[in-house]
Amino acid sequence: MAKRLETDFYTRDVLEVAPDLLGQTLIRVFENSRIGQYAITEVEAYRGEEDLACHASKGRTARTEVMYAEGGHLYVYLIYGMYWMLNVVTAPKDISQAVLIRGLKEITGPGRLTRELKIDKSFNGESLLTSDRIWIEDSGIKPAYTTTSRINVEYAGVVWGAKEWRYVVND
DNA sequence: ACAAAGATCCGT
DNA sequence: CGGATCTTTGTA
Repeated sequence: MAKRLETDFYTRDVLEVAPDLLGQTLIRVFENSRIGQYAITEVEAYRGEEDLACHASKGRTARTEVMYAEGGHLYVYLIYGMYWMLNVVTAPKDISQAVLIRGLKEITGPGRLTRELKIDKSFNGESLLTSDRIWIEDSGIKPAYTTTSRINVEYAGVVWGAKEWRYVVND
């Protein structure tokens, strides 16, 4: 039986957590039924204040504060006025890192999956360790994957834009 | 108080 | 390739 991933999994460096999230099972419960139970297939790592592609590169603000929380919390924000982005906060408290969940089995696209799973601003700051409506279970599966540079982060410049911190499960 | 940009998606 | 759409952030 699958077990919910716990604190020790999330409090590691984002570059370790991101690839380890591939193949794990994201569970979403809405009105007492599981409207989502999907394997994670695509993620991106955002690594702290030094990473110019990470929102936390601006330091602590009202928006980025949750990324400084202990690993295992959620960072959810609206982009382009329309799409909610689902991120898993990683690392110990006061280190601002997060993993953007970009794709699930059967639901590709970070904006599409939050629409399908009815995830919005109310999930910002929620804990994957204690929530009764969203969490991640250890599937025991370690799929083969490929790394590429992150999507749509040209604004971060050549150095940070070139980091191969996007992880995609192979076909 | 205002302007600008943005970790996207969809249709042309 | 451009429009939709609105929050966050910086600047005045």
